[in-house]
Amino acid sequence: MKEGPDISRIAALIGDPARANILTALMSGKALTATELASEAGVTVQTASAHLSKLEAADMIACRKSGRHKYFTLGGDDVGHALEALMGLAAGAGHLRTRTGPKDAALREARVCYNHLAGAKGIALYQGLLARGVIQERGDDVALTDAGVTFLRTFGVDVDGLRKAKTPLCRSCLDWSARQTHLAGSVGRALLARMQEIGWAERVEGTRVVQFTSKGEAAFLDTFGV
Amino acid sequence: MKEGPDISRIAALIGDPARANILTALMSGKALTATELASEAGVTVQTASAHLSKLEAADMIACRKSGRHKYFTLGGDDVGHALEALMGLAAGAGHLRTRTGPKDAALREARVCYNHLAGAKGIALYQGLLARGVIQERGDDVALTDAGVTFLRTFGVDVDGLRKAKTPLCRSCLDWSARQTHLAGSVGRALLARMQEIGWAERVEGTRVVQFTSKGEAAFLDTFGV
DNA sequence: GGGATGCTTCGGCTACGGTCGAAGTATGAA
DNA sequence: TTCATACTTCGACCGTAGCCGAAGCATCCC
Repeated sequence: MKEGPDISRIAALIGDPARANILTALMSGKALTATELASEAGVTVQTASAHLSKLEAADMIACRKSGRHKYFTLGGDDVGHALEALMGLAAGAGHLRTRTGPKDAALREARVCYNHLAGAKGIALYQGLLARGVIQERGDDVALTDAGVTFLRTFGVDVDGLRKAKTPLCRSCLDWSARQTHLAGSVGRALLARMQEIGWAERVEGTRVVQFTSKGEAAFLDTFGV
Repeated sequence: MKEGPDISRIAALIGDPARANILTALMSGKALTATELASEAGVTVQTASAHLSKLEAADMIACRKSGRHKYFTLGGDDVGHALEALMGLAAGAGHLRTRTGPKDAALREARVCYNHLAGAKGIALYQGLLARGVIQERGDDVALTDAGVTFLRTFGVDVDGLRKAKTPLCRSCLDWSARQTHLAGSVGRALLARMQEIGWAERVEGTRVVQFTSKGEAAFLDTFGV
């Protein structure tokens, strides 16, 4: 009967509205304190505290103490990946939030998904990398090619440094807004970081939106456009 | 604040142990009935029924009526994708159910399903009838064409006799070994009966296996092959 | 037709888990 | 030291949702 991992425990954790709000807030990739998360979730701090300890016990979030503050982040890439997959389902089922603010369009265009680029730009990036032979799809997985390594080096990504970490270099991630694939993994993260570093784009404070500069937009098209 | 789709509803659905078991069982790709799923989930049929209607309302599963049975499958690839992501979170390597239909090769090849032909032969028959314009798919249903009536008459089926009965002439039936459609209804029954009558095939006593003769095999291919 | 099987609906019971107020602990600032 | 802030623990309340027995349809078999 009980074969395979018990998904109900994990899903039940995400299933509570307050916890779902907490996790969604953490999808921005930013580290947030318990009080900030409580306000995001719309509950009191005591309630949030209970939720946070449950999430932490399940390794869905990680925490770091700094003075009297406690900063929370998502537990890992796989957590972000699962959350995006669920968002894809929820969006398909029409369970969109009733309030679709002006941020919504910007979110669809470009946003961070945990730590890498998502939205229309994320998909364009993925397809550009594919077309240029930087990455290659292998079944459900995606891998960096030899040519891709040199490409990344000239773009300014420390590939050898990434290799030392145990996290996978490339990983595909399903986009909830467009239902297409974009690039996750340490390479995905490094690419976004590099784009911010060279001034192509910057994060909009307090949201998941990534705003490209006009120069960055052009350069992006030039470097990754199909 | 509240960005993106509401994942908590979907996650809460998966979060119930009974429903999680149901979904895990359906991950095999096999279509299962409500009672089978109830036993998989470890609850009574009434409880399972309630769960199934909730899952269906959320488009997480799809259902198909076939006689007095109701076959359920996963709602789509994205559902499977999300479940896999959750399994990855829950325990790293998830051992999926891999029950693949009847073990007996003969059963998979050709067997009776209530009263009509199922298995590989049943599927081939259905597709042959479709290709020859004998039957026509109409949404989820299937109907006998005018050309089909004459075809059946020359094959030796008493179509007018069948029409007198109140049971529907054609009905599609989901194959449990191959997860494809074959033909049920009174025409499906009559076709199998006729094949036995003219010596193409015979039932193996005490089992559901249908054994084709070598002549019957050739004639079947000739008459219904694509 | 009668009987059996598969599924659904209804009603009521129960328990689990989310919620908050209040009090308790830790860290930093004055 | 004393106060202020950030977070946790405790206890109690309460609503929701899962559960099953019984009865009601629908379908098929003989």
